[in-house]
Amino acid sequence: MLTNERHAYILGLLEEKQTVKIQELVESTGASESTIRRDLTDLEQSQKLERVFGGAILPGRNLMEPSISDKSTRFLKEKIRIAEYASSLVQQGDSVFLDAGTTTFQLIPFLKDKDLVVVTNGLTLVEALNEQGITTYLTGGLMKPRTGAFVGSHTIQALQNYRFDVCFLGINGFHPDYGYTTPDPEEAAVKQLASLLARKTYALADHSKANKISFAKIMDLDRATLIVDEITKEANAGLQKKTIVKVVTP
Amino acid sequence: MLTNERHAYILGLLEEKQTVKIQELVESTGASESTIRRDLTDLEQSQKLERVFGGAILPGRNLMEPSISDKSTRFLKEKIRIAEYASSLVQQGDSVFLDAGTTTFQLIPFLKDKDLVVVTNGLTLVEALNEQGITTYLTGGLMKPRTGAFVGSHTIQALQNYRFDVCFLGINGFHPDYGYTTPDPEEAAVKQLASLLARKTYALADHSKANKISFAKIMDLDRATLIVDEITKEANAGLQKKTIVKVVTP
DNA sequence: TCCACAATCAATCATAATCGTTCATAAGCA
DNA sequence: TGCTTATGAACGATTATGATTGATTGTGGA
Repeated sequence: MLTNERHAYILGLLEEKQTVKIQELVESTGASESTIRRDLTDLEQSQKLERVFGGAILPGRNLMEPSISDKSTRFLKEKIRIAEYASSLVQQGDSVFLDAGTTTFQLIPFLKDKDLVVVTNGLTLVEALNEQGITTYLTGGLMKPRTGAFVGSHTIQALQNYRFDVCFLGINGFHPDYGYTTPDPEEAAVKQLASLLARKTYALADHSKANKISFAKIMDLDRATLIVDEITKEANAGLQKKTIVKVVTP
Repeated sequence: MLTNERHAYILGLLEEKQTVKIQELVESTGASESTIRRDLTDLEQSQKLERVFGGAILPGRNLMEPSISDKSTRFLKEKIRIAEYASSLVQQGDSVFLDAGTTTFQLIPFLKDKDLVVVTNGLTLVEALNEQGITTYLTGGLMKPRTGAFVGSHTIQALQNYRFDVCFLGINGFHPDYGYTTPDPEEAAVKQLASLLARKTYALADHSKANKISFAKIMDLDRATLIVDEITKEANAGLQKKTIVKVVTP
């Protein structure tokens, strides 16, 4: 069996089953463990897969380590639901700002075939957007290791060259008195500016963010339309004058 | 069996089975191994197939896109060697520009603990740099899907805010008359500007780039110091007036 | 929690397969 | 005959492979 054949075989199996085990490959190809190991190393080098203990998985899936992958599974269904609704607010040909974050990330699959121009400050987002074939600009700037978000003066300056039809922000808390908040002032500044540059801004959050006050203020509630899955009565009461879209999670 | 017949036979078999092995061809045609080898070499020359170790495969729709995977493994040892040497040219505390590319990518492991500020326009590089804990700015801009490089006016403008002590460029060809070249004019523009912003520029290339002329010109040879592993005498003769550092691959 | 055991890993080495090159021979052609 | 081209064999060089080793990592029980 040729090296390329094995490589193709491994990738085929991987595509089909999402994961492959080394032992499984040794048996099915007849090659030695060492060879399979080398194959996996090579394929990882070329970004075709990602090695894990005992085998390999498709790449990119858990690229952004626990900091994000943990968060992204929490309320994942809700986030997808929110994202799906949010995507319906985008018109064909719009220019869109997508904030770095796990909720906005879920928007990407729904944006295909809308002929958009997307600007983002999220590293993981630009990769996913490219996979979908969407024209994407990354703001650039200083990268925050844990979240993969770009921030700082570079980012701020780069943003000012753009104007958006729609701006989607991920937020960490919303509160009737304190507005939208997020833990990092640097990221808050980026969100703030992006919103100013957009005709319409939407803040995306699941219900766990209700009445929560994170460290840095982004803006008042009435500066953006909140899209949230469900909120308690008390939270609702405080917010009732503001613009809210409630998405019911099925 | 005539040469043309064998050629046709090989291509037919290849079309049918996607891959052919040399031994297999030796047996089925009765020709010697040398002859089959020559056949494959000829057919590769005329782009009818692509040789791999032990046989040949169909060209183009190569399961492993050569765009990234092949390039990054081709001359890998040389690239690492070149990168190691290049890293010795960086001083503690320098500000560095790292061009997007596979050779510059190999530099990253050697830059640890040098307390640098690195600016890059390469997506894959920013990830690797972050893993090494190096302070990194990404230029941002429009992302080119195949290479992961950011280019365009956004990138150009973002770059202008920086000045570098050292600038490392990956190049696709160098030639005494035509200078440094690369296939993409957009990327050429970025390389060009980065070099202007740096006190010292180094062009990194393995010997396969010698005397090659890629599409877009970056600059003349004397505008950057060339770091290359080995070059033929003829290539060397044409270059001898310029600044070249030759790295011997062990 | 800690420890021990099993599985997996990276690194190394020797071997086998394959490669490019060279040279000599054979075949085709004027 | 003299010339070119195709072929096959032989060689050392390169590359892929498989087995081995000691280190690392995950797992399950005390």
